[in-house]
Amino acid sequence: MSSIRYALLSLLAREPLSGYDIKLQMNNRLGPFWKAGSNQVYPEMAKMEAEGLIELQAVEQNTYRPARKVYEITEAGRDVLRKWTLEAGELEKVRDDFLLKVYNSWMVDPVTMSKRIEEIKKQHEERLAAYEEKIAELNRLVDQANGNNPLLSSISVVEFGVQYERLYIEWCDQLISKSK
Amino acid sequence: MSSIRYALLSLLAREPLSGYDIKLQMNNRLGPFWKAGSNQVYPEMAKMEAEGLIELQAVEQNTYRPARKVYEITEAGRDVLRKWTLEAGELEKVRDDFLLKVYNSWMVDPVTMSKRIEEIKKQHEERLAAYEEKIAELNRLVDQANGNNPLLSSISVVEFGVQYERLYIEWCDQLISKSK
DNA sequence: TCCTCCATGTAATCGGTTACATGATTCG
DNA sequence: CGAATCATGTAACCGATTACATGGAGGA
Repeated sequence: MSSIRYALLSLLAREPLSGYDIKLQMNNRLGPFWKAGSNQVYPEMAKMEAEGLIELQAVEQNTYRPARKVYEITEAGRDVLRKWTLEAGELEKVRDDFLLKVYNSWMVDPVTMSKRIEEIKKQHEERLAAYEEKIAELNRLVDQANGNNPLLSSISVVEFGVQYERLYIEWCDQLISKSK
Repeated sequence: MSSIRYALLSLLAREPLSGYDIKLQMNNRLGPFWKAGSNQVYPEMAKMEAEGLIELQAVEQNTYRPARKVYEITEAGRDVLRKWTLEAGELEKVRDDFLLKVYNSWMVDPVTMSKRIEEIKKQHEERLAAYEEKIAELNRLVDQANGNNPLLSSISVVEFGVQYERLYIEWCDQLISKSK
């Protein structure tokens, strides 16, 4: 079930990266989909190297600072990733604390609850804007250099994000209008 | 962050329940939203009883078998739950392994990938049907006994589920038509 | 006969989060 | 002058999942 391993491999399948790069890409780029701390990234990469799924491509030494170790995926790593990608898996549960709060909305003051819903809605609107910008950026990159591009897969995922945020915002609106 | 506590309290705020009842309601009724194993439920309920958030309402002894201990929420428990319900919280991340698999779809055989998407779609269609049935059932119950009903809150949550599943199914269709 | 249901609970393990540690550089 | 950035890593903790344990009733 250790899905963090596959997240790391998914990024490395596109370009060689250091552990630090991966952490950044997860926490900014692939933002609200996955996150990983250094504690997970570095030990997992060490394990994967030992198993031959990735290998050191270059070491950039900058006098002071710890050496920047750039890894690339091996053919064995690609095989493992491809196999996992096509594997069947259990459906995920939704698990959003705010849903549980709405489940309890019958027992709290409706006016205060409405304000909370408005706040949540605003946060999702921000995330929606970020996703839409991301898609525009990806589309620009795809146009100039086409082919069987990994970027098309990225767009599909971010598009899910866009649709999810739109749904969430609509649902918030429904909740607010119900409480009036 | 211990959200399991609030999940248990949310159920107990509606009716007195035993640990076993809660486990069942989580894994069937509140199905794909939250899950909990006995290891979490029983120790957490012991803690909450010690803190005065819930208290023993009845003990049903059935000669053999461990005694069925039914708990009810206290006024202190309701306060804690109301406070949490109106608290601000961080936005949840989405985290669905299948999204990561789609992110990798550029590197696998498109025909096989399409088959996998169809399978996932089917699973979401099943979940959608279950949600719709659940809503119909809840609506029947609401009609006969109205008021400021907790059931209305339940409906809102399940409605989120319905809309989420519809979105997922649509997105799968888009993926399939893109790969053609 | 064997499996599932009821009903409580414990133990081992695993994955993730937060915080800590180092240390020079660059930006406000 | 203090904060953030780069870049590696470790340690402590917490929540969740899986499996184990008991044991009789009732159905396939």
